[in-house]
Amino acid sequence: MGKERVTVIDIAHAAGVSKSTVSLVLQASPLVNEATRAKVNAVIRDLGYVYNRGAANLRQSNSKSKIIGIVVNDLTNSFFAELAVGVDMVVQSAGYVQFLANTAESVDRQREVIASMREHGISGLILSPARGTDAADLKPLVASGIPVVNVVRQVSGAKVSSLISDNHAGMRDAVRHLVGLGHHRIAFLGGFPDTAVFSERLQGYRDALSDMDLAVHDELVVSSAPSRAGGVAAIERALLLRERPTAAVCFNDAVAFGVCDGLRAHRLDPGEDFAVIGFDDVIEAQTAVPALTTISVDPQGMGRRAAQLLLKQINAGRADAEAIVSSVRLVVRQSCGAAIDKRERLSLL
Amino acid sequence: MGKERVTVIDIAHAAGVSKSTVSLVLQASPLVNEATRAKVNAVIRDLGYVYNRGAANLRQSNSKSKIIGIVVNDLTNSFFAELAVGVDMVVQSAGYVQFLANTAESVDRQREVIASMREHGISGLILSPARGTDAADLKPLVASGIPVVNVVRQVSGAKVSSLISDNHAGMRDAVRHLVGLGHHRIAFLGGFPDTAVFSERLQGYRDALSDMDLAVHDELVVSSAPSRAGGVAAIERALLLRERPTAAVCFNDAVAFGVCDGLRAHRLDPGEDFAVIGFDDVIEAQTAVPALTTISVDPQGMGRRAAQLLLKQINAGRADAEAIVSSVRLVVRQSCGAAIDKRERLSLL
DNA sequence: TGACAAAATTGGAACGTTCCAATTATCTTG
DNA sequence: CAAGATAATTGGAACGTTCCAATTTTGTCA
Repeated sequence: MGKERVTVIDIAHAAGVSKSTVSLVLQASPLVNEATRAKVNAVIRDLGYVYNRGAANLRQSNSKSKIIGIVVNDLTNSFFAELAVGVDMVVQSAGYVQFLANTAESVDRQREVIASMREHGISGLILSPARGTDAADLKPLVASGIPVVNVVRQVSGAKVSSLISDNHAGMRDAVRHLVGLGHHRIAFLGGFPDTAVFSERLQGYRDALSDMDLAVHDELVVSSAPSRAGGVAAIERALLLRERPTAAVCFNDAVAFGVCDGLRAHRLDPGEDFAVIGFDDVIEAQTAVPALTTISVDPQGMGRRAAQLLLKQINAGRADAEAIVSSVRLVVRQSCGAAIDKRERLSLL
Repeated sequence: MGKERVTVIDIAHAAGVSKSTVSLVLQASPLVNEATRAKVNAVIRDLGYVYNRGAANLRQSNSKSKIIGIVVNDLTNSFFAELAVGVDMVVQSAGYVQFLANTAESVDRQREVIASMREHGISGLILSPARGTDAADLKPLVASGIPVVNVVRQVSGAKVSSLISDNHAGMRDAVRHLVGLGHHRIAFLGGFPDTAVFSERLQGYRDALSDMDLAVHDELVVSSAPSRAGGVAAIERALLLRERPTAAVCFNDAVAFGVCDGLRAHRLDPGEDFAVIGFDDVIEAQTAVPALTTISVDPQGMGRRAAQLLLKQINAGRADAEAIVSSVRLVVRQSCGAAIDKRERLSLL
């Protein structure tokens, strides 16, 4: 049944008007008479017509395709799933539909999916770039006038907008809180040093220490993979230092969980014997034991904002690069422990 | 710069051949001479040509759009994020790209996004239907010959393929395990009774009890929203019974977590004083305290299988409804406790 | 080399829409 | 009611590709 599809011409025929009029009705033009509009709409419903955006798009400007692309580096990370939901909310209600692709940190895969999306005529792209993404990878996109908004990570040298969380301020607040609790040997654990996010967070750590008139010891900065296993490795190394840290800020929550694991392996109780602060506030942070003190970044809100920024650029027809930093806030839970002087009083006196 | 785009005609011109030949090269036809192919490909690279699938699609059959749709009811649930990743893996490597949309359980939203996807010419759809989805909602899809694969949930009466997990067997195994530990008053907690998933799991619960020659008490079946809050409410009601249960199988992991919360509110220790088993094996299940005993369903694998099934139907050009049930397995952790007779021995003797 | 087959290439129509310029219908108003 | 203004409608070209049938080129062999 219904093998060959219904076109605007079929509608025109059935409604006794021209295809041009039907087209006008389709785009809700004020030029068409109310009665005609009603009749045409009725026929459209009756015949089960479905609009062919491909055909429309062929005639119109590329930027009216009503498709945006979103590519993330790790959708299994709930941070990005939330981000995607935020994006989806605003693009859906703007009548857009989103291509979503996962790169799993592979730049090759990323190149492929971006190429594929271009072929399909996306009118904009939201990208959380895979590690190692080069500015040249984005060059053709911006050259052809497709707005791009980078989220979470930046790619240096690319003339595109970006929306990243305030890594510097977040880490600074975390360190300040620990100092306020009485810690002065605070480690910075985890993360790959060759990323912009790492540099920003590290700088926040350093600045906070300086502000509080504490020395910055490079030995206390231990990089590792930004994963649970990486966290275990990092705390192992930190505990080998002749003068041990009493607290740590971690590159992200996954590292923080690993650090807790590593501490327990050394018969140390995270939150009691050692203070730990993470970054991201993933869902598990609040249910873990001890509940993780961390920096919350509201991924869904970031997704919404990224989408709004992108739509703004699409509608403006031109995309002047704009860099937005999204504010973050410290969420205090159990893993950072109570003030250290209480414990010192107990154990030393 | 580069405002107007490069078309197949520009390529033809530059390479000194006709547009037909370029088209042949584009689709890797064996009809074209090697030397010509090489020359054309070189020009394509030089001019930075990007294939316009919209235009191609206009001429070709609808089912060659290389776009599939995937719509889920809750992407913030990591189960669905994993599922989407599984789908993405196989469609990506088949040269497809996926529209992903989140309905947040709204059938209106679902209707909108499916309509939108149709307009864009998807060649197939993977759908985890929102609650209350009617077979009529899918009718136009299948009428126009677009293959649909339902995942996780079925919609009765719809002539589409489905891939669901073995709810009956999963719940049966859970109950058997609890009976094996010595429980005989086992509650079934959470879930909306008007869903197929609920019926299947409940039936598994009932059949297991019958098989083990235990009575089925309807009072022990307490439905609720399939959420953490719902779980709290359900266990509250169950604890009011004159003859309390000593264990519970839960509709899903979220409910199970709520049940644990509720137990603690009553000074009962989940895993010690009361056995709890969930369903789904979400990521948090292994890190929670106590770690949740649950039924594992491998969402990523389901995503892969669903995508394979869909691609098969797209390529076959016809979609005879196929119902696949994906096997599940019990993962024993702490929340179901040790065998009850040990505890009884301690407390009673 | 002539005749035929096979290989390679080609122009034009078609896909379903939008847009423009042009036409026709309807309304105002003196 | 004529005539100008405005409202409503319309045919045809265009978008970038694929497909078909036809044509040209190249190869084979007696």
